[in-house]
Amino acid sequence: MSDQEGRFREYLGAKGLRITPERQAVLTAVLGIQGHFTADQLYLRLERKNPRASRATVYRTLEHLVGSGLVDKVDLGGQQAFYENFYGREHHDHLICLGCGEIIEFTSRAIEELQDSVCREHQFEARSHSHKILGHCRKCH
Amino acid sequence: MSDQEGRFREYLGAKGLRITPERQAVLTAVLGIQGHFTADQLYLRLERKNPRASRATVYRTLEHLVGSGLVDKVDLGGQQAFYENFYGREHHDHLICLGCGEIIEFTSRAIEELQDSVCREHQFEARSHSHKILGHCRKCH
DNA sequence: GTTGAGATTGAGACTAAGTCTCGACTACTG
DNA sequence: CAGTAGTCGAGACTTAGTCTCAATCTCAAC
Ligand SMILES: [Mn+2]
Ligand SMILES: [Mn+2]
Ligand SMILES: [Zn+2]
Ligand SMILES: [Zn+2]
Repeated sequence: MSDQEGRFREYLGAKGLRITPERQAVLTAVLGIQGHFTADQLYLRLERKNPRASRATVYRTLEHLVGSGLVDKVDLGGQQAFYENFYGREHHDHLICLGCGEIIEFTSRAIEELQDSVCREHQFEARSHSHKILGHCRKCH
Repeated sequence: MSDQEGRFREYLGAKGLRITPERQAVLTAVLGIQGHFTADQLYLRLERKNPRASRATVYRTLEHLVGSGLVDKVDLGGQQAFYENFYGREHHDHLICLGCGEIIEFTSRAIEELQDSVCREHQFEARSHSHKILGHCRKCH
């Protein structure tokens, strides 16, 4: 049992939720994906596996995975929500190429600190943030 | 004729688009709104006026207003797009209260500069960005 | 092991926001 | 003032996700 599986079970247990084959299948599928993915891409992967999971279950399970901290839901614009494996990773933001769709991750301690001070100035208690920069990547100039 | 109206007419003219009563009605309604609004709120205002404008026309005209720089489309999360009057204003980002929905605007030259340097590092040509911070405002702690 | 309360599931109906279609209409140019 | 695009509105359609509910399953307590 992977660390992730342990963490997920713990999370479910603590909330009186059950460990089901569908939830395990979703977790396994998520762990096998690299990079950013949509709920639908995840569903498509699971569709032909056994055990499978319905679209409804995929959405429901993703919420639990986000709740347990294993997955991060990220707003990359467009109409669909994106998700990414978050286990062992740390917060970052994104550059999104309008040409080829490439997603580049960035972290900036300095920006995060300035954010904090903006919040302090406004006596605002930040819970989360989303910072994305749209433009063209090196290859797409 | 206001500056805004002049600017809009100029924009339309330059693109071979027509100045119609519906488009004028939308512009007038937009100018009468303060703060951030949704397409639907705008449509509701116009519904009972004369001339009115259909939902389709409201959406279509908003695009032209954004194109002309009179209106800014801002991503505040949630499912609907928000817009705001942008004439004579400058770029800013938003703090969004999860409690009461209040929207606080902020500007940070320092953050914008750090953004630029992040882009430079990745040889990324920024076109636009969206930076929002979710949390609780002073009144909602 | 059996059992029952309560959690979970999948199919498909539903919602919400916005886009698209197309026949009727209208602004502008010459 | 006529012809040609551009524009309009009604409503069908799309997309992403949520909700409903009857059937099924999990798990802790016997
Ligand atoms: Mn990422
Ligand atoms: Mn604003
Ligand atoms: Zn690119
Ligand atoms: Zn508040």
